[in-house]
Amino acid sequence: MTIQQLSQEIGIGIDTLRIWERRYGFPVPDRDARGHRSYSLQQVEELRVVKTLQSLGQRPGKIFSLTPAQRRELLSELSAQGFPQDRGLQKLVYQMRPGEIGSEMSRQLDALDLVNFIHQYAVPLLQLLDHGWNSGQLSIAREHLISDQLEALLRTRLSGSSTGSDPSILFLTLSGERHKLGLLLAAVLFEQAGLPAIWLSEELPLSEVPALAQELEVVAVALSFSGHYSARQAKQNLSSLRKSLDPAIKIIAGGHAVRQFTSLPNLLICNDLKQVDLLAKRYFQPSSGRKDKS
Amino acid sequence: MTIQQLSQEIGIGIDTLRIWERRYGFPVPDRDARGHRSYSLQQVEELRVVKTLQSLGQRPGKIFSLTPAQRRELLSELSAQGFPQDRGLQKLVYQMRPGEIGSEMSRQLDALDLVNFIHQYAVPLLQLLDHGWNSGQLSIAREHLISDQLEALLRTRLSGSSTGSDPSILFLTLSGERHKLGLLLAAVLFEQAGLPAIWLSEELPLSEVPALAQELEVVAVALSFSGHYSARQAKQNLSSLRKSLDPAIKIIAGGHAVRQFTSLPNLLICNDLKQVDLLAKRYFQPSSGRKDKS
DNA sequence: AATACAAATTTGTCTAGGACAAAAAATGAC
DNA sequence: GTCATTTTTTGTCCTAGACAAATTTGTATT
Repeated sequence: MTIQQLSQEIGIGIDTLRIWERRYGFPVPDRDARGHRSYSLQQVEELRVVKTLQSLGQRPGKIFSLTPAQRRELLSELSAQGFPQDRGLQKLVYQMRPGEIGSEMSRQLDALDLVNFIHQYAVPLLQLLDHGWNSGQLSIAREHLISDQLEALLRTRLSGSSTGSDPSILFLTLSGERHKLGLLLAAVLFEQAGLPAIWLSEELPLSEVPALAQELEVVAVALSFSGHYSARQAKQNLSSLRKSLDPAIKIIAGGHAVRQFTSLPNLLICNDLKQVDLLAKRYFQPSSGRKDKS
Repeated sequence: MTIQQLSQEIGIGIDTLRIWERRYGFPVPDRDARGHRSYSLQQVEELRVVKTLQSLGQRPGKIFSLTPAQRRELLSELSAQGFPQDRGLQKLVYQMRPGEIGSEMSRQLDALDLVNFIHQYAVPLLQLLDHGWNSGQLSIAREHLISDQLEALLRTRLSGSSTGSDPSILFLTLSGERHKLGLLLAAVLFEQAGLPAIWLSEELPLSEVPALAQELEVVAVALSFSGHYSARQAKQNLSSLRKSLDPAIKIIAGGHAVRQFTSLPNLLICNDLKQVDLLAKRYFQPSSGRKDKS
């Protein structure tokens, strides 16, 4: 596997991979005839552990002072902490056949109303997926399979067409951000709080956002920056956006990469989906607090 | 705008941007206090033109021998060639309000059957979007808005759950590939030709594909590599995949980046959606040629 | 002991310029 | 014209050094 393939595969920059090798002596790949790096499958696995530990808050200096075995141990320690133990969810995530997953979710959604489904079912499910991914018990493929089903289900519950009368919020992710699900949950909640959501599922270049927001006449743009995004890049992008976007349009940002972010004008940080209702009420004076059940 | 932001924004590698500057003298960015490159908005626009010309088959040597104005001229020449002139589509793409787009599509889908909708409506629409993007008449944002609606609509028409009895095909894109729509059309067509599709909308790392294909017991994996993907990377990834995937599982590849690709064992190249029916019949002996209308 | 500030360390991304294979174009032979 | 061979073009990789931003450690003050 070339350095570029590896970089895409696990989401670590090429420069970073090279300097880790120089500084910490890991990963040291084989070289092909030309002297180019060639990584083994084992190294890919070990790097995935490293990446996960890092996104859990561990620093490289510490991570690389451990042996691979110790790293895995630390990982299971860290990810053993509180996560939902719900039997039904466990079964859905780890055992259910792919074909059944979607219908099980629909069943749950029918049983609860939309807002409760999000808080009581979708959020715990996301946490469980996150935990499964962190601890390595859940393959990325299966994680995608499940989150995909949830995405498909929730997208059908978004109005899809702004009525034009109410002020709406534009939800999108920037190029490079692959995790959309948390944002989608937020979009549904905002909509249920009376603020129609315009959902853009494809990643958009930063420079396109201002014009689009203008054209759609939204009152806010909501973005999510997951743990994969480095905090540095999130910061750069948010302040670039703040500069280029109409100052009257609010920016709502969420996700692990913006946990403690120095504030910008008209920027709201939303790290907990339970805040959505409060935010909606405080900052957007909703025309009506309607909660239409599906 | 930093070199990294620019690279993500337009999809050209950092190394490539630097060597263009060295070789062709463009783009020459300003430098900040540290000596780091800082690109202007005008340069971003000009680079978008360059990128588009390149994906239209022009080579850098030629592109950079032109002035920016000449480049724009060449672009309109090249993209003036045959594209659908359908009035209704033109209106949908360029004038319709975002809220109406989705319902107009649904109306068309109800009027035609699914297969005809794809061939007579969706494909021309995609071509028009492509043309609009190439010629710069259509903003990326609006393009995404429209293709997003189409995606949402078509996803509801996929079975979503494999029955388990018929052999199914797994459709996915690899990390870094942003264009899914063409592949989605193919998935719908394969399904209508009697081969259930399993659709994964999130981009998946290459190394995860073999295990997933095994678990889902599919007879083939279908991937798409759009013009954004360099032909080189598509090639590398396809042959990596061929090595790691069960040799009995076919690979179906499509998209501009695999136009003339030297063949690999059990690899089918599909560059025209009209071939789908033929491919399905020739290689997969469908259990039934059913065409259930929605 | 807690808080605030300064110094040291860690970390990721940038810089430069060189090398080389794969792809494309140009050349020559038939 | 077509095919095979050379030449040019082009993108990605290489090394090794620099430096700011973030974080930790150390010190002084309340």
